[in-house]
Amino acid sequence: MPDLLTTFQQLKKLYQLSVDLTFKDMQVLIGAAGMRAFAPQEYLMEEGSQSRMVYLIREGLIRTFFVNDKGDEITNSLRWQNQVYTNTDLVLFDRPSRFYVQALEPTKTFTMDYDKLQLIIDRNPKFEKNRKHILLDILKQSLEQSESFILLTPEERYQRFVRNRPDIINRVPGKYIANILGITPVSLSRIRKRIAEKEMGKS
Amino acid sequence: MPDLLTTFQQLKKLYQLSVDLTFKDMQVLIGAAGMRAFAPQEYLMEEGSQSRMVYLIREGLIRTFFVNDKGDEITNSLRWQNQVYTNTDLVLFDRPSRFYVQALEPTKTFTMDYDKLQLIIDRNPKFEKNRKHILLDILKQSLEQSESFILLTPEERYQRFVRNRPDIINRVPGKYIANILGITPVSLSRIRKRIAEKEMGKS
DNA sequence: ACCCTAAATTATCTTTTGTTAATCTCCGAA
DNA sequence: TTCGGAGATTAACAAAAGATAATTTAGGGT
Repeated sequence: MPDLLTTFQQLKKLYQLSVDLTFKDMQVLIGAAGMRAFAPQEYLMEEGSQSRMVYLIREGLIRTFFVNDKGDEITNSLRWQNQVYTNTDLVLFDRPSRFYVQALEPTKTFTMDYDKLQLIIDRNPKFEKNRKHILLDILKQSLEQSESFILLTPEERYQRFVRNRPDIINRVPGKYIANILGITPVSLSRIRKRIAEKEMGKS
Repeated sequence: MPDLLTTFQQLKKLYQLSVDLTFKDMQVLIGAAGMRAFAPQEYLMEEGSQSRMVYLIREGLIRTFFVNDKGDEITNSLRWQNQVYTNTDLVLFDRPSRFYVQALEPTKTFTMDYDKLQLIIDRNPKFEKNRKHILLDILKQSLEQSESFILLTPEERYQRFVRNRPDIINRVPGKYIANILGITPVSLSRIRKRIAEKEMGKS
C-alpha cells in the first residue's frame, strides 16, 4: 500500500489545493478509486480509444504519442509521479483518442471513471473550488509549450527542458525528448555536442 | 448599435452554447457590459497590466505580442470577431500580463470586468453549463498549436494556417503570421515562393 | 497624383536542421 | 560471458532557415 498521506500532501502542493481540504476528504476519493499497475511498454490507452478513465500516476512514467503518415511514432508528452492523465480528446473534445499512451517504467496508478469523479466532486462542495486546477494546469503547460516554439530556438528549448526537468532527462530515451522539442534525434545529438563544446570553452 | 441578435446567434454557434440559453438571457449580460472602440494601432492592454477586463470583439481584429530580449516584437496570437480576449496571465495565473494587446483594425468590443462576469454567471444557472466553453476553446487552440509545431514543418504550418483562416490571411501583415508560425518574415516569403512554384508545376 | 514609409521580396552568406546510413555503446537475455 | 538489439553518436550531403542588407511593392495621407 502506498503512503497515502505523503501522496496527498504532494498533490495538495502541486495543484495548490485549498487548505481546508483534508486527508479525510481525499480518502473519499481514494476509496472510490481503483488501482492499476502497468509494466514497461504496456499500453494504458490506444489510438481510437473511447475510454473516459482518469489516471493519477502514483509512481512511474508514461508517454503519449501518435503515429504520423509515414508510420513513425511521435511522442508529444510525458507524465510522471503525481500527474494526471486522461483522454482529453474524448473528455474535452468528444472525439476518440488520437494518441497511444504507454508506460515507460513500472507504473502504478489510481484510476477512476471521469463521470464518476465528476459526481463525487459535485456532491462534495469542498472539492468544487479545486475543480479548475487540473484543467488550468494542462492549459498552462500547453501555453508554455506553444510559447517556447515561438520564442526559442531548438537549442534553447532543450536547455530549458534540462533546466526544468533535470530528474526526467535521464529516465527517458533522448529520441522521445527530441520529438517533444520538435526536432529529430540526430539533431538533438548535435545540440548536445554543441552545448558540451561551449561548456568546455568556458571552464 | 450592432445587430445584437445576430451576434448572439453567432456566439451560440461558435461556442456551442446550450439551446435553452435565450436572447433574453444574453441581454442580461449585455446590459451589464460596457462598450469600447479602438483605433488601429491603439492598445487594449500593455505589458505589466493588471487589468481584469474581458473583451468580446464585436468587430475588428487584434494581436497580442511580447517584446523579447533584443527588443523585437513577437506576435503570438490574433483574435477577431466574436472571439474573447482576456488577460489570462492575471486571470488564470495571477501574474501581470507579459503581453501587449493592440488593435490592427478599427475594433469594437463589449467589455466587462472578469469578477463581475463571474458574479452574473454565478447568479444565473443557465450560464453555468456554458462557463467552461470559452476556457476549453482557448485550451483547444493552444493544444492544436503545440501539436502543429511537433508534427509539421514550417511550410506545412503555413499551409494549414491558410486553409484554416483564409479570411484572416489578407487582413494581417505577413510578419505577424511569420511570428505565429515560429519563423522569420524572410523565411515566410521564401515559403510562399516555394509553394507558388509548386502550384505552377501542377497546372 | 505624388510622396513617404512600412512591408515584402530578393540576394548573399552562414548556420542549423533533415535525411540516410554507418558506427559505436551499452544493457539485458540467453 | 557472449550476443543481439535498441539507442546514441557521427559522417556526409541536401534542404531549409537565420541574419543582414539592398531592392521592390503597395498603401495611406496630404
